[in-house]
Amino acid sequence: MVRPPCCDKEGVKKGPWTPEEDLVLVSYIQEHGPGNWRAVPARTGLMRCSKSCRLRWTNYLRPGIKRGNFTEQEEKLIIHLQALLGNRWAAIASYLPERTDNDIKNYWNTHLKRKLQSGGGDGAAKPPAHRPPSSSKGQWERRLQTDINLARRALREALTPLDDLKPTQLQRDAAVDAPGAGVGVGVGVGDGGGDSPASSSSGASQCSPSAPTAAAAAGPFVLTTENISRMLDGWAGRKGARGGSPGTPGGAESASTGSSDASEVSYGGAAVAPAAGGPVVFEYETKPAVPPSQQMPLSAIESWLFDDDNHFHHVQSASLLDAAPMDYPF
DNA sequence: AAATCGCGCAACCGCAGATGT
DNA sequence: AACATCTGCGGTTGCGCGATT
Repeated sequence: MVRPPCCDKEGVKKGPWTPEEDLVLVSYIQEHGPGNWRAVPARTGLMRCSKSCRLRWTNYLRPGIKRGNFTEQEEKLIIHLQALLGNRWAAIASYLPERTDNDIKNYWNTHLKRKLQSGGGDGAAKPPAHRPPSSSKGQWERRLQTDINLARRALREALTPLDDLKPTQLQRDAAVDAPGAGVGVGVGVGDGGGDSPASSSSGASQCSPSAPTAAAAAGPFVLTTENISRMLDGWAGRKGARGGSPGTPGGAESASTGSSDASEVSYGGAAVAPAAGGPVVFEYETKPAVPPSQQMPLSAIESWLFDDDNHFHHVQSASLLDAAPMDYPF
């Protein structure tokens, strides 16, 4: 029953990733696509465990990630969603396409939790709709669907302290998420790597696993993780894969948040980014699994959530909660 | 100017679900 | 159907940096 650690101690590097490692990882994924993480360390020569590689990619290197500077809207959304979903960061992250669950989790723990505890009363810090201890994490969507009544009851309780919460919408969110929208969180790694389109040369080959280290060491530019991230941003952007998140404006500025030092770096657009005919399209990378049809509700949800003064106070939470359980238009 | 403290973030750990054999 | 492996998720920790004393 005891599962061996994903990576044995010996020979496995831990701690912060270096830009060189980042580039190696990026290069590999660029060629083969994400997935099959088990093979990544072996095939790249990285002295990292597969888990670490995956984490690094999903939380940091993946294109389309916005870092830092949470907007007020995002903040609100997180608070609301946390109140409904509890600490299901991945689920919450599915509503913030450019944010990672780790990022949201950190932001919650460092900013919002404290904020709510001190200022807004501690009610919100104790989410009402936490799943019961026995619940199975990966199936929260289904649970939300089947146990919607339970959630409604919990919400009713929660509404007392959280008077600015929009219950019905959140309920709908949950319902929307349930059918599977939220599953998209987990970077569609459905073994997407296997079918890598034999990415011939282009940019990717320039930074093949063997190259980057030397390049980074000798090149005139400074290699930073931000560069890599930004580079990927542009890359994915060119692919038209991002489509911008509906409710969260300004995706492009993402990696550039405050990191002016990185601007000196010029990848020349050629260093890595496969401007034309790039090898792997990361359409499924940027919080992908939410198809456009299902993203529609998102903007609606967000506008609904953020439009506090206009709508919410017109509705009595109790009556809303008493509405028919599953009559959601989604 | 130096030391201490607190905060924020990146990364790790372990569990559990999903998938493949 | 059972087992093994892989992947995803949430909680926690450790380090670096800035603020304060």
